[in-house]
Amino acid sequence: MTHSTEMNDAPTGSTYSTAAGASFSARLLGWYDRHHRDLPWRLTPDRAARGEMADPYRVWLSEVMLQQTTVPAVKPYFARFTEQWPTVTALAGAEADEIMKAWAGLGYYSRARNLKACADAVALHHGGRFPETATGLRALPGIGDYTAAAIAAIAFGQRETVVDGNVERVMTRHRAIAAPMPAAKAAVKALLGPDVPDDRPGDFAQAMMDLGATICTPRRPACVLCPLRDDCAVLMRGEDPEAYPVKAAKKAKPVRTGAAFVALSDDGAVLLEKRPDSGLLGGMAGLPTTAWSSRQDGASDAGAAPFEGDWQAAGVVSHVFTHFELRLTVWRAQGVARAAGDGRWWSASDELAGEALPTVMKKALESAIPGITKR
DNA sequence: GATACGTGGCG
DNA sequence: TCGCCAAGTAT
Repeated sequence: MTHSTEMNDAPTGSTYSTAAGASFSARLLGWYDRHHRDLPWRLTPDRAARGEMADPYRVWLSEVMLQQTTVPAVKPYFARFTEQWPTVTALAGAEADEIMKAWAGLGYYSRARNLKACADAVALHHGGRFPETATGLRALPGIGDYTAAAIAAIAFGQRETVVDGNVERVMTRHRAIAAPMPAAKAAVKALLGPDVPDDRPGDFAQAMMDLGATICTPRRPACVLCPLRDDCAVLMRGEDPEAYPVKAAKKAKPVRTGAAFVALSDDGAVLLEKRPDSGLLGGMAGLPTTAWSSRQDGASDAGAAPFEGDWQAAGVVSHVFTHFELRLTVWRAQGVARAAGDGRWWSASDELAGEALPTVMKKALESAIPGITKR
């Protein structure tokens, strides 16, 4: 008999228990009812008790922001976005440029571009309402398998199996799945599917994620507090939970170098440019730079500046991206005449904080003129 | 399936 | 200090 069949036979109902012998979903939901996190995109407990569903717009926005991003990092962005754009229709009415500015600093900027594209699609092709099925959601920009399932379950009560990094960790430990990720993802989904309850699929998904985030953590999991410990395979085997999930070894990060140029006008404005819409930092604002290659030496790149000038080396900035490390030599020229070019503009010192500047660009600016991005 | 794609926090 | 990690998606 398989583990999942065994648990599938256990009762699921309105009485959730953490007692030994209760079903997987009953123990999980019982724990969730007591220990769930209160998060801004979730229904308050009193509204949830009345059977209300969460706002699909807020669920969608939070799910996209939370892709590869921590809850503490997301919270202030979520607050600003929902204040500025309370509905998907409002977001669809915004300029892409304003959305990129509001997203600046959160990373993975294709999410912001797809956010706008998705809002437009919902407003124009779906009457301002999100599709209610995972299949319908999956067809929208920036919504993949995980996000489609999560929105369908949480906002529309669909019985979808939601598998994210938390669920992978909980399941590979609970079932001692030794196959390496991401190949084991299919097994995780297949093993979890039968345990998803008909009546609370959204809570079930959020319970798995909360458990992974607060109990079944990557390091030092709090197994003694876990509602699923009694039949956890790695614990029963006496293995170390931290050994799961198994992942392939990571490749070393290459180092790339380049130069960035801070041109200052007499009145303290800085020359910025819009980066191409695709690729690294796509669609964001930035300083003029050289290409970032493994061969170039930013320290001898003053000649590659956007124009002739008295360029002075101002510092070196190091920044780690997902797949390479960047060492950027920053050059500064003062008293530059305000001549704009295609795709470039002068940003006054009191406008700089509101530009769509990625963190690496703010770092470069700060190295040339400390405090300039905070004025 | 492999790779591109950000950032900040933590042990 | 430094590697790992966080509610993935697109190509």
